[in-house]
Amino acid sequence: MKQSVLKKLIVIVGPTASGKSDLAVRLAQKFNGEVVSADSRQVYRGMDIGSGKITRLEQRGVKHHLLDVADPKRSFSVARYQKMAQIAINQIRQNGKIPIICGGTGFYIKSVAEMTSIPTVPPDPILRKKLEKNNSARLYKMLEIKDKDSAQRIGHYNTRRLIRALEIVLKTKKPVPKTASVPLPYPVLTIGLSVDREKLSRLIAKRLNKRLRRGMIAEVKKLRASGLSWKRLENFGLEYRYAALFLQKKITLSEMKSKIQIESQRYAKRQLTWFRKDHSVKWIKHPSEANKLAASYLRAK
RNA sequence: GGCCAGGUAGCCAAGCAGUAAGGCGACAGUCUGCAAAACUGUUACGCAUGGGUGCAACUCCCAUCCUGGCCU
Repeated sequence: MKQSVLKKLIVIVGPTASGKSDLAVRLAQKFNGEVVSADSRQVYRGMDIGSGKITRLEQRGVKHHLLDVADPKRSFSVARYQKMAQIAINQIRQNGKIPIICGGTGFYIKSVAEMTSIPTVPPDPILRKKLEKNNSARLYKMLEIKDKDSAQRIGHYNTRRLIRALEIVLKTKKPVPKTASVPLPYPVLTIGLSVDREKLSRLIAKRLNKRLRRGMIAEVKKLRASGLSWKRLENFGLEYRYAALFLQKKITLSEMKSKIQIESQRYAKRQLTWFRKDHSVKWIKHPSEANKLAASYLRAK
């Protein structure tokens, strides 16, 4: 009981290209921490340049968890992320260090910083295949009969979510559980890096050129050669989606670049929508402001 | 200078007499095992400008301006 009060957790959020990784390393160095990545693409082995995975050199000796922990051929999910992250956090604490979660995947962060309770129904590919044969109107009706609240929450057209809800309802014979998440029993410091959109789009453009120089296209080619389908690559989105389309000659190089640029900006916007909802986030304009936030948070009982 | 085509939202674009499709982008948002994914909402009291004909014009007529093409 006493111990849980003293538990600390720092979370760093922000839109893509805002400089989160670098800030995480700096805080980790200064406050004896280790980084837990929260990025749904950087978990995959072989997806380095396109996902902006931090390099060994950039890690500057700070230990990073949850990078390269999954095979891109197989599906990964929040549920697995949640488990692995919790294990990593405990490990870090046992070593007497401060865990610093850093990443752009809001859903993943929420799963550990708010202990989202994920229904224990594992995905059933066969059931999903069957359900996919129905159009969204039909799926909606099917769900509405068994769980009206969920149907209304999800809406008429989001087939992916309708299918997951149906999966839960059909397996448990009950509606999707009501309570979604509970806050952790100790305070968490969440720092948000804010960058204005003009600057962000310049950073994204610059970063894309750098990635191309570093061999982003070759990386995607290699992933394809290792057995990933085009469809799978396209589903990863952004650099992987448009590089895959380019390699298939469905779009030109310049179309690829402008698509990645625009889609990244939209992605950043969606991330901000997600993070804005969390009113506990302490937004900062410059990374240097993080030091005193962290210092006073770590000092508090 | 002459002839032809065209000027509709930030961009592309349909409508061509009955009261402004669609796409892109932008903005706002949703989120309980694919989350860089999937999904939702909003975005032209006005159709280059000025006249005219009509019950009614972005739609027809005239003039002007602008853009593109062809000719001299």
